[in-house]
Amino acid sequence: MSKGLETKENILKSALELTSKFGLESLSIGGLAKSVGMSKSGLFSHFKSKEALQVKVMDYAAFKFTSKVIKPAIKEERGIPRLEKMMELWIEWSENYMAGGCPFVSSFVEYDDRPGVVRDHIMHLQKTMIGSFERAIQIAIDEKQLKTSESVQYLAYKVYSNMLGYHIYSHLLSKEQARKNFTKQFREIIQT
Amino acid sequence: MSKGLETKENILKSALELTSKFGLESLSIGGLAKSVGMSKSGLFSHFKSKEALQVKVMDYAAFKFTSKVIKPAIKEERGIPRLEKMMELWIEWSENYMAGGCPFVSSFVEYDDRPGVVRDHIMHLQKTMIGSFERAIQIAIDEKQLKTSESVQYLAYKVYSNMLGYHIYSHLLSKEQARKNFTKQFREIIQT
DNA sequence: GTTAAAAACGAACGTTCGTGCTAAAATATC
DNA sequence: GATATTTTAGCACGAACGTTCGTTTTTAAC
Repeated sequence: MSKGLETKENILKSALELTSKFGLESLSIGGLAKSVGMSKSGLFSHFKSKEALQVKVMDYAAFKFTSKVIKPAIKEERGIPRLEKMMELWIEWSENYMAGGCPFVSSFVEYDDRPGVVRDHIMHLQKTMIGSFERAIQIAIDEKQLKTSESVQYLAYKVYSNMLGYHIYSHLLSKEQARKNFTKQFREIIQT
Repeated sequence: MSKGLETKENILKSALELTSKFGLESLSIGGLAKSVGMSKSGLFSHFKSKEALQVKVMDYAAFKFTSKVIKPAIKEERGIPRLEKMMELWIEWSENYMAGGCPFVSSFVEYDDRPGVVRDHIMHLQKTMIGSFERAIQIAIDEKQLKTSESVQYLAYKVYSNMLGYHIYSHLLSKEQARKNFTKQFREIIQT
């Protein structure tokens, strides 16, 4: 790998950490440069604008999410086991790996009312993410492991809002309490 | 009412709108001053710092939430009817009144990793809000309208994560679809 | 080892940020 | 209507913002 790509990866790694903690908008070129130990202009030249940087950061987040949550889960047996693994890994991702909470949630909330390239990209990634859940749920239905008459999109909504609840509660109360609630509701969703 | 309080109210009204759309952090003194039609320093002198302004804005949001959602709901019959009214008004509040989404959700996500007065205040308000739901749910249990063995805190978690799901989905898909999902899940929560 | 390309730097740009002042204008009190 | 108080404006500050520039250093290719 060339030097350029290497530092670019380094930058994005730091940028994602900062984004997780403080949000995509407060990500400043100067601050980011300081945190990776290089000059503002040197960093800037890798991306040609702040918008481009933000888009790249979200892409990096999506890449990490796929490799840490989606891909490993697919190794699991089709249906409920895979779905369960996905939930487990998602919690792990947002609990251990993303110190400041899921960057998709925070960036979405931040940008849902700011038209532009960044918002469009975030929305697209979010939809892709929900699509992954829907696909896993559909498989569980096909495999007759989910004896429900509900639509896939509604089940995905329940799964996803449960995640959101966990996300907020884990910062509001204790992580343990949030996790208990999350697991309990997930059980209910797949058992009805 | 004195002139001072009047303009202060005016400022907070504008500030809450901006916060709902763009988040509590992007609320700038200069921008806010322009939007209410007064000078930066003139506005600034009403609050002694930006932090104080942010706190006041959230207080104003809480005040509005109480008067638009909580108080009217209490006029409804105790138990499920009151809880239902609360949900209905909450949706209305975040759909019609708060153009850019619920300011509690966005500000919480924005500040959950930034220690300081603002975060503490947001957390406190958020807990108060959940407390209101829990109280309404407790009443429904006391009135034997909820034949569930679940704890109040867990039921509130379900109600609240359902709201979060609605919040995200209404910006991601259509408001109608989001609302359908929300209503359906709420029915399930109060019927099991 | 020389050379061409890529990467990083330092300085400066025009803006905007939050925050102090002081003075003028508007309001309230008597 | 005069006086005291509150409210607003104007101006300036240092810092940080994203961005551009020309230059120097580092890397890659031959």
